[in-house]
Amino acid sequence: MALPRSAALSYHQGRTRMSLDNADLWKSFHSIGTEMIITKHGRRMFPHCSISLSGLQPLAKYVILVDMVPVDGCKYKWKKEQWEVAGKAEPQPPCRTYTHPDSPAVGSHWMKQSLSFLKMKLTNNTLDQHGQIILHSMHRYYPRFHVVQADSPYTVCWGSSQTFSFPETVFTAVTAYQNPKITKLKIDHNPFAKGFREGGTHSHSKRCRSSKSPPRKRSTEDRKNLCTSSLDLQRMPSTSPLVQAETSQTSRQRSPKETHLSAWALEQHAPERIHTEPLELQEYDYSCEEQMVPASIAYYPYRPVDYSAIPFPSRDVDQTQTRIHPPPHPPFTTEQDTQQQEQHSHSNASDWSQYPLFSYSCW
DNA sequence: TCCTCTAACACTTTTGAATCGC
DNA sequence: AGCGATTCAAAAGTGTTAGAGG
Repeated sequence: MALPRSAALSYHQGRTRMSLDNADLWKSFHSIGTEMIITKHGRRMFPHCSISLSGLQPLAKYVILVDMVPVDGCKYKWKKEQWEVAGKAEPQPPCRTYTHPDSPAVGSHWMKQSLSFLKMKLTNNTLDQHGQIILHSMHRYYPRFHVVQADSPYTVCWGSSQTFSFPETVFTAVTAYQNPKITKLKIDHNPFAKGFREGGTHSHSKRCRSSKSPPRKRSTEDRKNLCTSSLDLQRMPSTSPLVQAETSQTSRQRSPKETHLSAWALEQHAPERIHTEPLELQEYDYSCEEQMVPASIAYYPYRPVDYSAIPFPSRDVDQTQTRIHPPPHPPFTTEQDTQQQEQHSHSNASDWSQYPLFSYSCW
């Protein structure tokens, strides 16, 4: 199968750099144990993802995407003011990506200002029709950013993509905040929460909780359709029989024994590092192979981690449940290493083309 | 009984249409 | 007429918490 022309040309572009703009805020939350509210109708993240890019080709077009990756194969519960493992993770919901609203745009556009993913929403509704990112409550995830050279979201050249993630962005998806420290931190930093800080303490005394009361507001859907280009990866057909074959092969290469090393644990060793991922190491329990995001061919050896330094989950938990596995991505190492890893993170077009790009964004 | 999820609440911020002035 | 600035109402978003449900 002939590679897309742009794929071949862009294979050697390995200079892309990505940084997390609000890293300090993320670290503040991360030090406590970040929690993200997920709701049936979708909830924005706070802190939200904001990144800066450099090293792109100024005139080449790129699509920037985000997806959410499970940190491990565990479900958690909040008990006695700390997180504990509560068993095996639920089967992964349909994998969705969020495309930055400016996509596609030329490299110079992406590099001139930071990119905000403020409007990305998280939901626990597996039947969601709005293309929001579907997560399981009480599971841990981290956002993963993809920089893909493409003229449009529908002509993506996966071969020229790079993937980034940040250890401090690991969070636990919850339907209600568990850790009061997180609540306090969010109220301090999130302007929308001011109403509760100043008047919330007495608000509940006035509330009428009758289910017969009319809805306070019209739904978002009634007003306008913010989200466009919204489809599940799950629904998309593979691009060719060859691609399907490659998909099967890719799935076989992943050992079911492999699970993720907590990104939290990784941070204990190199918390400041940006990195690209050897996606091949990752093993998600997706029910459909086509849902998986592209994997690269790079391999990074397991690196020991001081597990005792991990604040999460509770150390009271049965160690057989909290066993740490080889990392899903390379350890956060030096800048030179990162450069090298970026080179390796390029996969060939056939690796990527099996994953049609359908995402959602709020234009 | 415990745990998780949902929905209503009060308030602030954001958005976009309407209006005004140059 | 066209454009930019301003105003204002409605929508969107926030965390809290009682109650429902498993």
